[in-house]
Amino acid sequence: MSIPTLEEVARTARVSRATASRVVNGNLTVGIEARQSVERAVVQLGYVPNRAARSLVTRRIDSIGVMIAEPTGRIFGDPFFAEVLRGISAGLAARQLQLVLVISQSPEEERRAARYLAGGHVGGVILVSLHGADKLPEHLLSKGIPVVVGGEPPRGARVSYVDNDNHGGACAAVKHLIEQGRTRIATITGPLDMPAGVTRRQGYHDALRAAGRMPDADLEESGGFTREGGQRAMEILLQRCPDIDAVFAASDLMAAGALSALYAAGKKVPEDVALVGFDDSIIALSTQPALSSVHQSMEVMGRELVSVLLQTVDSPDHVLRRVVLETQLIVRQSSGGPSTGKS
Amino acid sequence: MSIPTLEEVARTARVSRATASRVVNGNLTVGIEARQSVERAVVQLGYVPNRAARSLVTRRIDSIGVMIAEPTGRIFGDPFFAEVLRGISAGLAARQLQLVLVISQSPEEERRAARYLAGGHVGGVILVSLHGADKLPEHLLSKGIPVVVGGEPPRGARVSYVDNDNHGGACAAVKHLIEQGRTRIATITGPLDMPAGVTRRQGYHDALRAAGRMPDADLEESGGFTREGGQRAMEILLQRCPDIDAVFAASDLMAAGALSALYAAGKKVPEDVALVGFDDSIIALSTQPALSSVHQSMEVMGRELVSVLLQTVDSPDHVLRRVVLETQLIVRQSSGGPSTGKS
DNA sequence: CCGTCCCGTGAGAGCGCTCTCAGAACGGTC
DNA sequence: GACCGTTCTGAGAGCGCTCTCACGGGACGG
Repeated sequence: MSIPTLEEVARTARVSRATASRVVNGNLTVGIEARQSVERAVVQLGYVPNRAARSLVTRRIDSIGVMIAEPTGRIFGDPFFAEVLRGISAGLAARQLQLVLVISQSPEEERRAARYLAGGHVGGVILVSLHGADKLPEHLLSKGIPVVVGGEPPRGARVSYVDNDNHGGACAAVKHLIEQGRTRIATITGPLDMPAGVTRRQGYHDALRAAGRMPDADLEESGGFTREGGQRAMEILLQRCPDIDAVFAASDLMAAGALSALYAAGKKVPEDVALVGFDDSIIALSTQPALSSVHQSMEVMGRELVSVLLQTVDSPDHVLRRVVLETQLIVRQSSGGPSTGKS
Repeated sequence: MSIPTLEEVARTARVSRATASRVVNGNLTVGIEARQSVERAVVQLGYVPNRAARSLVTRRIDSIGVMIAEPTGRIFGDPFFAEVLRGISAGLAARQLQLVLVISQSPEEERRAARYLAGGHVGGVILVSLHGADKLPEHLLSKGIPVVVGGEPPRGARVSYVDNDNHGGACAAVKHLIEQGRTRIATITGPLDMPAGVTRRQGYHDALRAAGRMPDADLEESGGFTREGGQRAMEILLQRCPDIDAVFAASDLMAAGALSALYAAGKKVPEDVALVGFDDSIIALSTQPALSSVHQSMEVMGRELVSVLLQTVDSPDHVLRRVVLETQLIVRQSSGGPSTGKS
């Protein structure tokens, strides 16, 4: 009355273990009679294949590692991750793969995680939220483990990735502010050691230039992708240029912080200052007024990550794959959109 | 030049496979000389034990399933999960266990996930966010798989769990509102088919009674734990009792929704209406004014879940374990606390 | 009617590891 | 010197599965 094995299934079905195995694995070269007999036995005994035994002999690993590195412990609050995770989960589930989640909250843990992932315990790795010059992807790749990165990897890293169109999204946001007639458009950037931070800032620049304006360093301040950072950055910007009439924040979290600072400074949003965020996370709807934001479907990114990773697994050629996902500007009250709700 | 096996380590170290295995597993009965020789070989070859082979023979499974059921697809946005997950991850990592994440977004997926978890592929299961009369825990338990639930399980379910002190937190929130001199205190409840919803409501009742007031059904409305629901509930409450001067919302998300409704109705927070939320999630800081809220450390809950699960794994006696985690009321502007920031 | 081919099946090896059991080596005791 | 206990080590079985290979038998062509 313990866990049934293939052997027992075979015995019950009066066939050999090999035939039972064929049926279980959907091999077509089995006679109809034997097949049905095995199928009956499987149901009767409640047989479930032992994955350890299977992967021992096939040398295939049916689990994918998902690593989220957040050395500072602050980023995870971002609903961002939850959504990516959901997309990844859906993508893997559809292919009967297991999702092994690894969260590293310190360099120490990151090292341990890296050792684990490199140890061949997973069939592939999805890396979310790389920062700086992280060389983990190269390391894994050199061990022959397929890797795909969510978000743009550090410059020069030869690794497949899926990213949102940060540049396009930022452009759209700034273009929108310009079209609203705003003339002093500031930006609160993300950390400039993160590609997403750099690229969104670049989009801000390019949109300004496209409109025949020159970027002004005084109108830029980093908010480190945190709420507090956003608030501080807004205070600094306001002090430096009290006549700012629009702000593009590179994340909703920072925009929320900026909103507090604007409020404290007695500025009305959107009347005095128009504000646009990025991510269109739940936060965008929690603020008052609701935040205009650049929407990106993190769930789609998750699915895409899985799809790209599995392509890499299947074709061991060292092709680099890049996927850029569209973003979409959602205009709400904070930049002059209509009020929501039944007000 | 493929992946090194124990066999090769043994050969390199000029010992038997058995001895090599003993060293790798920290068995003490190995001579100093043999031990060092093996250790050198391990480093030299970069040997990593094959987990499939190991768990095949030990019949032990070093991975723990974490299931998040959110059939409606809406709850996951709650930063809540991210934090629990982080705590679970930390707890498991400390014990060298793998975290296999399963997210089910539909009844269909939930069934599949249940089959997987019941299939003996994981050494134990942590269930987060049970709803209604979910009988998954019983099902798993009957298959001999240890289970622990995050949050209070449905009444009558015989399963170990870790929960926040929802009752105490709600009491504290309402007591605080009473102490602020508020007299018409309404509540926006969670879904009443979720224990957390019921218990928080009960805390609201009990705190009122403790102050010698009678609960009034007109002052209660369900917000379904969503933002929109909170907004709608607030509108209904306001219509029913325009003289409400305080609201206890059973989640921050609903509180944020309520805030919009209050704002739309021209009510000032906290002057006209004091508002307290629950969860103290990132949302509590994103609103204007910042939300008073009942703080609960979801990360601690995650760690505690792991700890309780492993106790259950180690002692197969069918002891039910319950852990209730303290909550703490954080007073901010929305209920009359001091303004934040350097304003 | 015999050889050939092919389809369905079974026997058996072996994946990498742990663990039991027995044996070797050594020192001490009577 | 025979015996015992102790400590360390090695041989080997076997975990549950997949997969190769060989074989039996029916179909078919010559």
